[in-house]
Amino acid sequence: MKKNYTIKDIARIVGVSKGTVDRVIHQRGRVSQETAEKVKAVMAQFEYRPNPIAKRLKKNTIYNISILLPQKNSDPYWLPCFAAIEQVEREYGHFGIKLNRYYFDPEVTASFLSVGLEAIASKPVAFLMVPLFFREAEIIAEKCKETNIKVATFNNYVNQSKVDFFIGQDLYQSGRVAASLFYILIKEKANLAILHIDESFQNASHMQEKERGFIDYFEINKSKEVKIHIHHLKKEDGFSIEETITNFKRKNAYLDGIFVTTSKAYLLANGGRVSSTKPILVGYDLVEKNIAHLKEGNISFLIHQDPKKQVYLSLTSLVEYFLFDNPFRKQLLLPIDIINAENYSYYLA
Amino acid sequence: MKKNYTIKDIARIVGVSKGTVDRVIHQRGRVSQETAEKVKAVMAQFEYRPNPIAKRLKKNTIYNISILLPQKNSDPYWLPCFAAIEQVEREYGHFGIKLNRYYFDPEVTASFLSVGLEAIASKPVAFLMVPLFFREAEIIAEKCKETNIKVATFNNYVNQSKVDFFIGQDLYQSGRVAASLFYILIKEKANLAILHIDESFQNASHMQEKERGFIDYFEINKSKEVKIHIHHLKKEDGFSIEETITNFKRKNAYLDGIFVTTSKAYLLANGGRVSSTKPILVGYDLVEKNIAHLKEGNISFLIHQDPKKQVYLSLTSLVEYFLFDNPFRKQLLLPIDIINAENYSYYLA
DNA sequence: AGTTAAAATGTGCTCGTACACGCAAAATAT
DNA sequence: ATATTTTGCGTGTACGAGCACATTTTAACT
Repeated sequence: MKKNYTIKDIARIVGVSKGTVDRVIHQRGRVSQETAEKVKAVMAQFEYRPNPIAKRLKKNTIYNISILLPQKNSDPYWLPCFAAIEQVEREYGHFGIKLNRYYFDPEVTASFLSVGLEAIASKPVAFLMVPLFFREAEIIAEKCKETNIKVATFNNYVNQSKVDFFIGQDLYQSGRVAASLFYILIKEKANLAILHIDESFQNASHMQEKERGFIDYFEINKSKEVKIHIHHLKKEDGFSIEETITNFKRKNAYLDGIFVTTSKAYLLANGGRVSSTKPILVGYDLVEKNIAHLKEGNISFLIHQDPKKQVYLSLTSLVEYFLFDNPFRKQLLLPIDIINAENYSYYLA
Repeated sequence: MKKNYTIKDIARIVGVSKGTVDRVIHQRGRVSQETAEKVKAVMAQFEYRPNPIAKRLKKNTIYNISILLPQKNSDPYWLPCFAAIEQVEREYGHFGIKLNRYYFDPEVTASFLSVGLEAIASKPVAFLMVPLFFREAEIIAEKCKETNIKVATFNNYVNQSKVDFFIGQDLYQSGRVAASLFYILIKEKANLAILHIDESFQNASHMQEKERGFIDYFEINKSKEVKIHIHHLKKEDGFSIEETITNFKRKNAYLDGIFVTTSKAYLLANGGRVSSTKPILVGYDLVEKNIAHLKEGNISFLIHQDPKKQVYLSLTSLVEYFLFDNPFRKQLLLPIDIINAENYSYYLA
């Protein structure tokens, strides 16, 4: 039954005015050493914590946070991010949190840089981005450091020293999770492929980490005989991505399983069950087309990277820091959710 | 760039005093029909939303919430709940949220009822419980209804009409998830057991739902030949639970896999790898002993019921309702998290 | 000693809302 | 007609913190 002590309480107990207590709290000087000590002692004794409600009401400032995201008509993987932004706006709008959205074209590196610079030109208190282009992201991050803007990143890893906050998955470990699933899905002997598909190979390191984890798992668990083949696939000139995939499937018909390291597993599931020898598929992300194939049984498992949660948590971490001085951890690694046809629905929206 | 309009703004625009606007908002009467209409119109036009911060500061009321939980030295499954309570206290303490803990002995039905009644005797605004004993839980819930106390439940399902809020998992579906995992773990033919272990069988329906889901899955997916055996295990007089388990294992050595519907899977994993024919184990809950066996490979998968999240979300739903009038959904079904040796660590605390 | 600057402390308003109170005009009663 | 109640509205204070400004106390000079 402990009361929340106020500045007035502390002042009364020490025998000074609240102005003096306030000066001690904010270290604004003009207080004798002696009384400062007394005030501090009493504050400590009664565990004084300033009332964040009153604080907020008084300092009626607006906190602008800029967010740099891929434009809406690009990869549907990013769609849940927008819902997260709206949720934070709803929850914290009355606390003076203003979120400003900026969109870049993921196909055009230069747009990432230019829109990113535009986003921080208005001098927000914080800047959140998905650093698809790590070189450009670092340039923006450095500009933020100069102007004292907190930098948060999600989904893609960049050099920790450049940013204040990162949230995402441990990609190496997610590769291992995928491998552990294949391990129970395959027979005693199997040919497996790691398949990196992306229209543009921005995030090479992103895929490499997953690859490393996947290979390591089978290095350690040797009781099944597995051969791992690594393939990079990209839209070829004169062919659609679908044609490229069909071509790949024909050339590699001997594969028992394919680990698709991007959200494009549905491309391999398309065309469906050619025969009972169709390869086992494990991929990433709960995008609509993947879900459809998961339900059909064409994809065995998906790993959920939860972009919505990533955006929600990065924004709330920043917000709580500015509003309530809650320190945030420099790095947050989200769970590696294993999704199949029986549990996917609980992870949507 | 829309401003947040205040009562004062509205008053100025209408040409009345803030007192009048306030009376309209709270429907306290003493306002002429005519001006009331005008005020309402202007509020609607400028989308007036009362500032929850100021509101909270003024109405300095304390919201007492009572929580009924199993006492700490019982099943370790409940341990994460306490952390959730502390977190909510930290986050909402300054908003006047006070959480009062009450503990019952899960071995003694009567203690549930008596401590529960004690918990609501102090007339809290809300009451959260884990309704292990559904009959007694309904009695308490009815008492709450009479005295206008909001009733929230988690983990165990009770009649929806009796309570205001429920959070937990869809148990039928979680049985199906377990079955879908066995499906890929077993060979073409297999003998599987559903094993209900509990020192006391309070939550019979809890287990039945899981059983039903498990069986249904194999009814639908018939491409593997599975025989399902159902067993109830309970501490027998004169024997320790461990001895009972050993006895069960010896008598049922032919089993290829065992689905343990409670958090006691570790009991079957104990004694470890008797031979290469040891049964495949899938169980529930990330309690310490289960995790240890998961790492060792004695348990293949665990389904995470996330008691911490259950408590956290039920409390925050109530809190946001009282503080900010946020309506809560009557029922919230949490994801059925699939956990193995490679991803468990991200789900712990 | 008196004057003045500097240091230490107190006072009072503000943020937006809730609510008690006050006071005039209108409606009713005597 | 005057007294009294009712209706409709305005005023003012409080919640706790922050900050500008006022006031007192102490120190430092002539």
